[in-house]
Amino acid sequence: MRWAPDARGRLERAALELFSEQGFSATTVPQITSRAGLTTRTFFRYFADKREVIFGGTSIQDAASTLIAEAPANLDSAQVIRHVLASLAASHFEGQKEQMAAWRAIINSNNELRDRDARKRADLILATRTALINRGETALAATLAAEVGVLVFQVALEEWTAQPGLRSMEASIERIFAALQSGSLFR
Amino acid sequence: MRWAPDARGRLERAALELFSEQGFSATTVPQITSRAGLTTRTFFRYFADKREVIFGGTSIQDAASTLIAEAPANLDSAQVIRHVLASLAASHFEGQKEQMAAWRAIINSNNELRDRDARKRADLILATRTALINRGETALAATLAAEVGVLVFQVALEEWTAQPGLRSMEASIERIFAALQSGSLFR
DNA sequence: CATATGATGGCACTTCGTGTCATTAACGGT
DNA sequence: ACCGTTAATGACACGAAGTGCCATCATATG
Repeated sequence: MRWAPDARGRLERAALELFSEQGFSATTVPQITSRAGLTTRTFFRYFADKREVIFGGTSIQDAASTLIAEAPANLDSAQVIRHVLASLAASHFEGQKEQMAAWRAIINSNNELRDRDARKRADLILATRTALINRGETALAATLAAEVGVLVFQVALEEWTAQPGLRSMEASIERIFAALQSGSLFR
Repeated sequence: MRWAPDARGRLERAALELFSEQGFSATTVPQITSRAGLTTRTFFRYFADKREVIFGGTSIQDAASTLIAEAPANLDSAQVIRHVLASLAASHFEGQKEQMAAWRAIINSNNELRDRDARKRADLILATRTALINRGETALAATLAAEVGVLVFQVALEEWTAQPGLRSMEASIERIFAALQSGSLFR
């Protein structure tokens, strides 16, 4: 068999390795494909650009939209957001703290990746907003709930991966939510 | 005199014109420099990359940091944020609604520009957070105040530029703040 | 065994962005 | 008015990113 299986996975793993060894910008696409046993042209068939190889893995966005759409109809937006954050933390992050920390470290070390990461956050907000509007929320309420939900998730993720002691991400989420409510910003 | 004045301004204007005529990705740097009467090499002396020509103009970030540092010491974070948002709206946006709308339209029409725009938002959050910490806030409170402040500003800017009727941006800011407080998210 | 289909390779090409050195204008001192 | 210094610009080569197009190979299906 000439074609080894899981070409996409091989590319992702090779890229991750090289990025943590020599940094993102010092790594060229030919280096990645060479390690994965493929060619440059094939890389760009799987990933739209060099940055996407870092983000292509799991689409939080789709998961969030689905969770919102399937949430019980009697919950209000705030309850839906809390429910979705807890579900996402459990399904996509729990038990992967080491990997997530390494992943965040690579992203935060390079501005091109921070660019893309920030847009992913914006896209997640937009998708969440749309899903909330589909549940009957007004545009403004949906926008604000989506913004705040993603804000909490982002801050919690950063805290959880940065601090050695923390065990579960859900605890961080609850902590951030509580700090937001008890702060002076909304009174 | 061989060197016409305001090379940077000429490049910015030429780029803006070409971007709205043919779009961002269809415009090449040689096209921009040709219209501005300069060379490609000179373009990259003024702007780190093609995207920066859109953002390089005014640094909201520096203005915000300065405003926070100079705010009266007896204000708490929430009051500082409100004060800064109102000042920024007045000094950098008021009376420029048309330009801002055109600017936002160009950015939102291209993913590379959305990338960079989203990172600028993240950088503004970081700068605001640092300025608040320098005032004596705790890390977590500063993070949340910065996140919420930039959130309000961003949503208000988008609403203000998108809706034809609205006259002052400060009114949008107050509206967003009020909606955030009266929403169910924080109770 | 033949053929259709999908995955991969090869290659030329454009654009972006940088390193390096040459050239030109402006400025200050004498 | 002359000269040397400095800062802005030009010229050119180059590597890396990303795309279009077609060839080639493996696998499934009949």
